[in-house]
Amino acid sequence: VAGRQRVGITDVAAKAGVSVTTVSHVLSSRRPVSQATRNRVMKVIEELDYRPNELARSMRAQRTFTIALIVPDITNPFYTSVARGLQDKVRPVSYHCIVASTDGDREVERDILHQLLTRVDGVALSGSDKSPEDLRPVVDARLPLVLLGADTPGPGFDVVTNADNDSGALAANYLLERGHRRIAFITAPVDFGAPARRVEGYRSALAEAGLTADPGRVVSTPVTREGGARAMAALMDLPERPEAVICVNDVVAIGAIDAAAERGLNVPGDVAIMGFDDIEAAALVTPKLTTMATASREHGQAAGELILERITETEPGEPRRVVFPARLVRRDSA
Amino acid sequence: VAGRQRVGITDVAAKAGVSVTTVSHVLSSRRPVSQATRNRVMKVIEELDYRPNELARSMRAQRTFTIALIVPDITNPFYTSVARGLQDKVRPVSYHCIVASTDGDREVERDILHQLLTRVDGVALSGSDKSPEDLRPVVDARLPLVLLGADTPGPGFDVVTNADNDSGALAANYLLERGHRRIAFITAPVDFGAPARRVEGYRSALAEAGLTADPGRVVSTPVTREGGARAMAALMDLPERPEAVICVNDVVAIGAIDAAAERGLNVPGDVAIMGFDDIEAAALVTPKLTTMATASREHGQAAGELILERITETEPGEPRRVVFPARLVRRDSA
DNA sequence: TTGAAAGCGCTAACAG
DNA sequence: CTGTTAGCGCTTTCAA
Repeated sequence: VAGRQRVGITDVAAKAGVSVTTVSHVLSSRRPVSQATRNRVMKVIEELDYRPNELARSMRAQRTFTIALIVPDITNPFYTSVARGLQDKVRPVSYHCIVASTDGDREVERDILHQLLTRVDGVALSGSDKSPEDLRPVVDARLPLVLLGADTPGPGFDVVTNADNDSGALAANYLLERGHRRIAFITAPVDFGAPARRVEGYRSALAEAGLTADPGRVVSTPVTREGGARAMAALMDLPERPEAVICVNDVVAIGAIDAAAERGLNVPGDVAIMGFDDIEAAALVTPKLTTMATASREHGQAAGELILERITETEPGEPRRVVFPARLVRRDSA
Repeated sequence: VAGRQRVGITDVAAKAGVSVTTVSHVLSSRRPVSQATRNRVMKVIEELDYRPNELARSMRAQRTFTIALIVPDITNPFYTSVARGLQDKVRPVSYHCIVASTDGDREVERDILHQLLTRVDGVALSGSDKSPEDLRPVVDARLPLVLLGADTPGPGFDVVTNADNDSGALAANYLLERGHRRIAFITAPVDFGAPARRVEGYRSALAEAGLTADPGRVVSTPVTREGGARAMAALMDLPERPEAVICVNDVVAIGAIDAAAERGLNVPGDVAIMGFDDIEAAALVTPKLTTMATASREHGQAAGELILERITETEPGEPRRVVFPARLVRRDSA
């Protein structure tokens, strides 16, 4: 039963003594075929181990049954999880995913986009902020496009994003409810995007509770473990030591825990610490990190759903936006 | 400049007043074209923003410039890293990767394999042990195939794997060098595959050092944090408490650290702990984990290289095997 | 230096 | 119920 030459639909037709049309139709059931013929054809298909060439099919149908997911780095757990969600959504309808990492390089992204444009039915694009110019090729190709993490949809593309603002507020409220009043925030050194929205939410929650956020309690630092530790150290030196600190992400929060431990401060006894994202390590550190989980998998699913809808849509329709609220994962650090 | 209809090579030819043949050749440079004609064609291509349909190309060329990577779970950092390595290797030659997760489900794997067979030029397959039967479809299709993590290559497929045996020995030797004598091993409840080979290496290193491994010092447990903690607790209750313990992977090692901390044991002062894999969390726990890093990215690169070679190969050639030694990552836990 | 035309493997009018 | 045939968009002989 060793490898024969690639068998095509004509081989099957010939051996079964029917036309290729008939073979095609027993496969697709798009028109009736007599039971006898069908059986005969099926048998031959079996014998020849025939499998229709998907490429030819795609070419005919002008559909590739493939979706591109383009991310800065597939090694990043967040994107990985998005990929998983996307795949979960589209596999049941026999769609595949091409995944590509761009390293955040605009050139690479452009290249990949161009190469992929004619091989996919839809594109999920993630990462840094996109200019309309970056998007044009895929919009022009009338390919369904969804941006992950962008804030507003536009003509020719949808958006799935986090309710970062709400998440920041949720985190602050949780801490407020637990009796904390002096709540600090360690953020990233940028004043836009998710970090800014998280801080924004934190600020409004505090305001709503009648507390004015002491500006000295919002510090920014590189989003690394070391950065978190340094910022935390500074915060702990404040005359009025914060009772709780929210960190812009889990890695920073882990650094903050380091700094607390170094000073012999008990977490959460002396100071409560929270993060964002719920990375795998969040449950692995001591104390286990209380954090705002980003629905990364759901992001991917939503993207898949949007793309699938757009594919089957006849009329363009309004740009859409799906937003996920963060979910509090209560563990030990706050 | 809004979206026109899909422009094809015929549109370009018409507008430039040449034949499609000529357009094709200015694109491929596979035969001389007069400078004048070339310029004219290029200009039209520009104007129309023409991009050749890759699908049609693939169909003609019988090459898809796509490679499939099939893994149990793309969410697992190890596979993610493999994916990255694979992509790094094949992108420079304009190949793409289709990534698919199987959840370790044989049925799903079979399905995906079948669906992908006619859409890719090569397959990298990872995960549980494969029977020849599982492999047959792709071998029969004469598609380059490499198995990740399998031990021996066979007819029609190559293999890239870890020198697990050596890694086990390396870990044990490191501990031996640091003066430890009572060295335990927490392994997985299986007696084959990577875990078994790691234990094997550990055994031979001990033997070479003139120590017979006390069988009571090799315990098996579910490969979870909790499993690690339980096994560690048992080990710590031994009359002759081990001075060091090697864990079959980092998650288990983190559990072991938990157990040590719970008993007030200092790591590495009272007991040294090592893991395998060097997952991201390894550097995040306290104390930071000393571990044997698996060259996951290099695995992917090697797989890519093998597949690319096989694709351009005319003669089948011998099955190949590439092995990576693990690398000791010295941190604080041992 | 250039074109005409034959397919790659499949599906779907159109015709019996 | 079944078959003939025209493409999908491209590359590549073969011929001029």
